[in-house]
Amino acid sequence: MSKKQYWLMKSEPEVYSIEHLKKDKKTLWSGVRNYQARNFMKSMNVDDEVLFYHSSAEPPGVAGIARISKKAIPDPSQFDPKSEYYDKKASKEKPIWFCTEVSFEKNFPKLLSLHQLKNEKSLADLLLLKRGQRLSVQPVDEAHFQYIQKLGLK
DNA sequence: GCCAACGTTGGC
DNA sequence: GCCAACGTTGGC
Repeated sequence: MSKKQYWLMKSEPEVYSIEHLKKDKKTLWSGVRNYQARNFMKSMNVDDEVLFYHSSAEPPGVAGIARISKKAIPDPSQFDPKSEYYDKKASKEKPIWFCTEVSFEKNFPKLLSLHQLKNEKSLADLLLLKRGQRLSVQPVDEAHFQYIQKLGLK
């Protein structure tokens, strides 16, 4: 049994918001086409917890909490020529891209904005606020996760 | 294997 | 819409 891990996953609410996830209850996190993000997804375990982040939003920020409900499987969209995520270098025998299943846990009563996060001294070394702002899937320290969750549920 | 050119993400 | 940051591609 591996230790529980914490993550932050970004989605553009125009495309897929936490409200969509709430309605769907769970979703396959397909379409990630960045090797670092993929590697993080491959190391996720069931019950890992996720900060659901709204990017390119007004304002951007953490919208709620989700949970990993299925370990990474080959991302079906890489095999679909009609998909915008189609990758002709991938095959069923040698898939390149992977995705986990993510389930809705809760939304924050009010979006915890990026601006608010930046104002928190104890979050100064949160990956989101430093390098890799562009990384769509990233690890979060347990302490940071708990702190952000507490802020979000206020 | 280097690195310039190019593409993408995402905050502002 | 701009542009900084950074990932990827491809010529050499």
